[in-house]
Amino acid sequence: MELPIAGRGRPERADAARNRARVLAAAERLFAEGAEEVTMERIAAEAGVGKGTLYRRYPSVAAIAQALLGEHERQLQERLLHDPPPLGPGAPPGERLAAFYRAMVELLERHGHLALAGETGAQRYRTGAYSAWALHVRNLLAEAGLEQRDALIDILLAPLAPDVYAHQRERGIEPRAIAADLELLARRTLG
Amino acid sequence: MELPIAGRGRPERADAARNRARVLAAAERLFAEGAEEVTMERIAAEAGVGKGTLYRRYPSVAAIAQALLGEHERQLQERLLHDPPPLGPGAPPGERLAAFYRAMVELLERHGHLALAGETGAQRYRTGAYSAWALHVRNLLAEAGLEQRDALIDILLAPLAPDVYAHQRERGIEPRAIAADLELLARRTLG
DNA sequence: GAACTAAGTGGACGATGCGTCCGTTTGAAT
DNA sequence: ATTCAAACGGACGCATCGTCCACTTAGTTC
Repeated sequence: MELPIAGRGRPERADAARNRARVLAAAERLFAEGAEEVTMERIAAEAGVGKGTLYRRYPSVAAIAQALLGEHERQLQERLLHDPPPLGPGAPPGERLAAFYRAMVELLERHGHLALAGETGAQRYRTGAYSAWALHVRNLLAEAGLEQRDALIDILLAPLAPDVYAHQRERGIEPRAIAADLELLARRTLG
Repeated sequence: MELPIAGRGRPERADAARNRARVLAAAERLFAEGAEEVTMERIAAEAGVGKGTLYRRYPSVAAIAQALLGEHERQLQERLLHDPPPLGPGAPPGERLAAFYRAMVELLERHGHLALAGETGAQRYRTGAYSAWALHVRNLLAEAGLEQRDALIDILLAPLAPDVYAHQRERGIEPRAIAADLELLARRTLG
C-alpha cells in the first residue's frame, strides 16, 4: 500500500517500516470513525508510537491524510491517461470532463473523510493532486477552444472541493444526483 | 455601521456599545493586515478589552468576521431584489446569474479577507448569507427550467468560495478575468 | 557474536490558544 | 445617594502544538 521512496538513499530500517505501517493504519482507523477531532497526539497514541516518531515523518494531520489519499488519486490520474474513452483520451472534451466528474464523485464518496481531512481550505491547492486535476482540465479546455480562460480551471474544479461534496451529502442529495448535475455542467460548458 | 438589535429588550449600555465598536474596529484592522493568525486573544488585546468581554458577544473569530461582513452581504441581497435588471428581477436567468457573479466578485475583491476568515470550510454553509445565495440560485434555476436539480445550486455557488477566489488571485488572475469566466459559465448553464 | 554507529524512538517540555468562571466595576434607574 | 443588574477583565485549567535530546535498536563490520 505504501511504497518506500523509490530507491533513494539507503533502505528503510525495519522498525521504521513497522511504525510507518502502524501510523497509517491507526490514522485510517481514526479518520474512518468519522472522528472530527483527529490530532497528532491521538494518532500517535492509537498507533502506539511516540509523538516525536510521528513528527519525524509527517508534519501534520493533513499530510497523513494526503499520504493515505495519494494512492487512490494516483490511480485516477493513471486512468485519465490510459483508460478507454470517455475517461481516457479520445472522446470530446465535454464528455471527458463529465467522465472525470463521475470518477471524482466516486472517489469522494469512498474517501471523502480523508479528502476532508487532507485538502481543507488553502491546503487543497498546494497538493500535487490539485495540480494534476488542473492540468487535465486545462487540456480539455484547450481542446474545446477555450484556451486563455485560466479562471475556468479553478471554477470547474471548485464543485469537487471535499467540503462542497460533504455539504451536498448532508443535505440528503445522492451521489448519482450530484454526478448527474456535474455532467450537465460539463456538457453545457465544454459541449 | 452596526445597528443595535432592533428594539428588543432594553437598550445597550454605554460601555457595552463603546466596547462593541472597539472590538469591531480592532478586528477589522487585524483582518486587513492580512494577519493569518487572528485569534480571540489578539483581538481582545488590540481592542483593549478583556477576553471575557469579547466572548460575551462573539463566540469565535469567525463570528466576528461574519459580523463585519454581514452588512455588505445584506446590501447585496437587497440589490438582488430591488435593483434594475439584470441584477434585480426582470432579466433572463442566465443574465441574472452572470450579474450576481459579477457583484460577488466585486464583494470578494473588496472584502475577501473577511470572507476568508468568516466562511472557511464547513462554516460557510451555515451562514445565513449562504442560504440567501442558495435561494437566489434556486429561483434562477427554476426559471430556467432546471428545477429538481438541487445539486446544481451548490455547484454553481462553489466557485464563489473565498478560498477558491483567493487561490485564483494568488495565481495572478485578475478580477475581470474571473468575472468573465463566471459569466461564461452562467450563460452556458442557464442560457 | 561482540562492538560499533547512525537511524530511529518516545515522552517531557515550553508555548500558545481556547473557553469559563467569578470577583469587581460601572451605567442608569429610582 | 442608593441600588443592582449588566458589563467587565484577567486568572485559570485544559488541550494541542512542535521541539529537543537522552536512550534504544537495527544493521554493519571484523
